[in-house]
Amino acid sequence: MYALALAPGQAYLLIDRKNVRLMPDTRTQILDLAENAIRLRGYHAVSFRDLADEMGIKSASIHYHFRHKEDLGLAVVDRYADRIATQVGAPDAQDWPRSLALFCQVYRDALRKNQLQCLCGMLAAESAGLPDKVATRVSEFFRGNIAWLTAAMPPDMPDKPGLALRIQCQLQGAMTVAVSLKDLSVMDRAAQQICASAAD
Amino acid sequence: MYALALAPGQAYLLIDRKNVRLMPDTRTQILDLAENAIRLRGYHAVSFRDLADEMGIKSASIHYHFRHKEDLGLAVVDRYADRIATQVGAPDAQDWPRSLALFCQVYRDALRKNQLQCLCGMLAAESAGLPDKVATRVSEFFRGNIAWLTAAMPPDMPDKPGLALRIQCQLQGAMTVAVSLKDLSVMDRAAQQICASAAD
DNA sequence: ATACATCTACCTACTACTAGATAGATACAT
DNA sequence: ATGTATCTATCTAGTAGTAGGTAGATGTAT
Repeated sequence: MYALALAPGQAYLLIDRKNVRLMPDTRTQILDLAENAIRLRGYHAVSFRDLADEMGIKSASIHYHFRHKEDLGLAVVDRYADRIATQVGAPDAQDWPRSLALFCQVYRDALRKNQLQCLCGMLAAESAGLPDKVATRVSEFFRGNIAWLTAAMPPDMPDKPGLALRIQCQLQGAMTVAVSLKDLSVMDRAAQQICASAAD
Repeated sequence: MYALALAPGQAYLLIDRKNVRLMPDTRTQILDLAENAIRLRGYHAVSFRDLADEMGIKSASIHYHFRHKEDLGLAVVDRYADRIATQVGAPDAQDWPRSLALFCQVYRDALRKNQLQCLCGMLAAESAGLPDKVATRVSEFFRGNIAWLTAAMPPDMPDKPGLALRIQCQLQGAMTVAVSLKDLSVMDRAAQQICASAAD
């Protein structure tokens, strides 16, 4: 079996007689599992041991990649924020309805993809009990979203920051309620209503 | 020192030579502390030991009142739901704007009173990692709120359940974002906007 | 005498985290 | 080409501390 690094921190191309498979490297695998676990159960309910067991390695090996739990938490949040930023791209003030629809879509996908709420929704709820740095990154994520929405609005719009904040809150709340009620359509309906009310 | 039970599960009248004080009984004290701790840090970050230390008793004594952590969680949620139900009273379909304002006010007070988010907001976020019964009560709380709002709307209103759900989500999201941004005015602005948009 | 509430003292399982070792790959100077 | 040193990723085996939970004794009020 041969393993070939494609890009640092990304993946190995694993080659054996039967398969040619793209396998995430260990660090990426840890981040993936940690993100899922946090989004499902919350920061405090995630343990190095559980993650390690799921991967078939020892918890000490996770500490090799992320010295402290806080480091893992920060890495998960940063990667998540980057991913969302990539997905929404640069705000386009030329076409506000389209930008808004895209924003809502990204939020909906986050929930729909694996029935898990947005990472920062979970961490925001927990924020008073998180390590300071992690809580700060989470609030920066929200501030970034609000700034993006504001920048995507046409110049003549009144009370842009107020509307941006409202949209952020609505999507966030819909996600939380959808998860609790186990009814993901709550999220879809919220997104639809937000887009519709922005069209006038 | 004399202690006189005023009402079961409520309080003792503590009398010593210096003071006549109303002291919550142990069970109530545990519920108070647990509720605060859960609203601040989340279910999993609350421990019997911490609660006991804060009260100056032993954790075994908390187990006497609440055999399992799940029992404590259920009691906290039930008491919270009852309290909110008492605060909002019966829905009054004669005066929808007033009912809505009252509902929003109760939500705002929950946040404002001790800078802590709504219990069920926190637990809803964590719901996938909670004991089933606790998660169920939380979702019942939301369903109850939505039913209350629906019942308080005038009979001729279109899409009552949709609007009720939206209001619930907006308040919930505003609370989460307010806590993360450490800016409680987010909540006030959301409440104001909801009431304003219902006035037309 | 009984019921209640609390205590002491413990258990098992799990937490984050660490020290020290090792096998295998990589880099580089001779 | 070979030997030396370094790096990477993992392991075993542990630390101290905390989790929820329990059995049984002790005090106290009626």
